[in-house]
Amino acid sequence: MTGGVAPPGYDPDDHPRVAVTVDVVVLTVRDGVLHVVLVERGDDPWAGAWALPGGFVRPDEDLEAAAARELAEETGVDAAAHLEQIRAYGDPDRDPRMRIVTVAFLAVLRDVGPLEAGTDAVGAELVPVAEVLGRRPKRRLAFDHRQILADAVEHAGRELESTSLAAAFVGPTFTLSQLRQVYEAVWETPLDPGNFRRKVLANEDAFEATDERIVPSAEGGKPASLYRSRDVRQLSSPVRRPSWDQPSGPSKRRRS
Amino acid sequence: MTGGVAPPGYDPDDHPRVAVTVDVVVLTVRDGVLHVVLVERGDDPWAGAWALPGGFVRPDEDLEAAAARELAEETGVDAAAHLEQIRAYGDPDRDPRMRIVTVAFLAVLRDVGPLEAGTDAVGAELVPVAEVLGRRPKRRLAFDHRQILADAVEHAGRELESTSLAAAFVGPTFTLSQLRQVYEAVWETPLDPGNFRRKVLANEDAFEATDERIVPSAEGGKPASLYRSRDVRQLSSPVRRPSWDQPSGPSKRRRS
DNA sequence: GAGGTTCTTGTCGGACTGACCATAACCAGG
DNA sequence: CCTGGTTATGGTCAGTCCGACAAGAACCTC
Repeated sequence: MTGGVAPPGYDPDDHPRVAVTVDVVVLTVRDGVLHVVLVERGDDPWAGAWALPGGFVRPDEDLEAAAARELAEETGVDAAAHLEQIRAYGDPDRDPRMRIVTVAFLAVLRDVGPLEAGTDAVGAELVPVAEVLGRRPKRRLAFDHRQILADAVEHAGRELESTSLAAAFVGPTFTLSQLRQVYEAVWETPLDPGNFRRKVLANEDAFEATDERIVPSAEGGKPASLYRSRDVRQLSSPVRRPSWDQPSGPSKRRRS
Repeated sequence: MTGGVAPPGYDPDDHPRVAVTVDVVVLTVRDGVLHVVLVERGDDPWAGAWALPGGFVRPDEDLEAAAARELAEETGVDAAAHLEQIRAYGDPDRDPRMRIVTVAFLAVLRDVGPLEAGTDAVGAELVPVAEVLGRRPKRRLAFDHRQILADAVEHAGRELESTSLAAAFVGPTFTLSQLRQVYEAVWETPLDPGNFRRKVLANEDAFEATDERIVPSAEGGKPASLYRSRDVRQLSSPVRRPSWDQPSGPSKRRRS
């Protein structure tokens, strides 16, 4: 890399025109539904369309820093921590203007108030992911942002299994029901409350019980205990998603 | 991305000087040991040091195509298929010459003959991964290539669990012992032959038995059956790596 | 044929899982 | 206060998966 070995006569200062940008997929769970932060584009290609917040990387700026900066500029959201790279997208035709390679990041937030449309964007909005990724999308995103979003959600889903990422979706303290709603929203599948509790509490090193409880909502119910996530990120005992049956059936192994 | 919304007065044709390169981690298993293809650098930064094959992306070239081309140019290896992106690396200081963002790819090959040092590289060599990643590295790679290699191996290790990637390390037909050696080399842990067989053969849709057998080596042993991998890549029944005990001990769940 | 090696098939007990139930602790309404 | 509804929590139970291990099969060399 990094040039590897440059072909003879190849001057790095006059390399091919390739621009690098970052895009950020900000996910949050509101009312049990997975949402993503989108901005409305003001400029030429795809003007008026919705897109992921993002922008050009500055010369002396780390990719992650660029993602944090662009996110803040366009949406007012501060996710400087918890930014995680997904992958790069570099199809030569993904932007009509010029060759642009973008590096996608994932950020996870707990649900917050209304978004401030940033300086650069016409508007910023919290949109249900299903409106974009559903089989009948209500919104078409600019460029290849639909694919990026899909990859990000998939990435988050996998991380829920082996890390305490779910805690980033909720407040500093949370009930197991709230945590379960996160898993259900991202995985798009209902989970058994009892079994979920069993698996989550199996990692005592990652989650810690407080002695507080919430007050039940108007519908009543037993007050739930509040938990706190400790600094351990890796789960010692993974919370696996249900079999997620492959298209080709259960595929038992040899008959018994 | 992709510009998201460009700041006012920002001309995309005069964006910050950021170059994009690709680097390829080619892994193979030889004699039960994981190897990686390295090239000896001829040019200025890190001249004489070993590095991953790679180079600049051309203006109208897909990232993956660039990776395949650079790999072929520098090592003669053809891995156009099976190239898989790992992630991007963009630390502003990773290359002293200028700002370079690189996208790393993983390629997996079955062990092959000697490498032809390509046109651009001084030399190409197949090196045991342990010589680079071990706690007492015999070789220091250029730039951040050690980190890239580490991430690639980690990535491959995870993929072994849920995909038939292991088949790419071996020939078109293979014995289960050969396949097991791949897992053992990448995971750096021995596996029980019987249990391994049980798990692999659980996915009848991904692996298929032929009616052929190999001739035993000089050490003797019962002739092993040859298997073939079908076109299914995703394993319906994952081959999980042994507990991989977290530093913090077994962490049983609640006492029974 | 003896001894060694690898492949292949089974077995067994423990751990884990999903489905399900029972109880506890709260609500609102009569 | 009592009843029915709701959520939380804990437990059971049978089936499945897994690691450890044993045993036999099929080949080698000496």
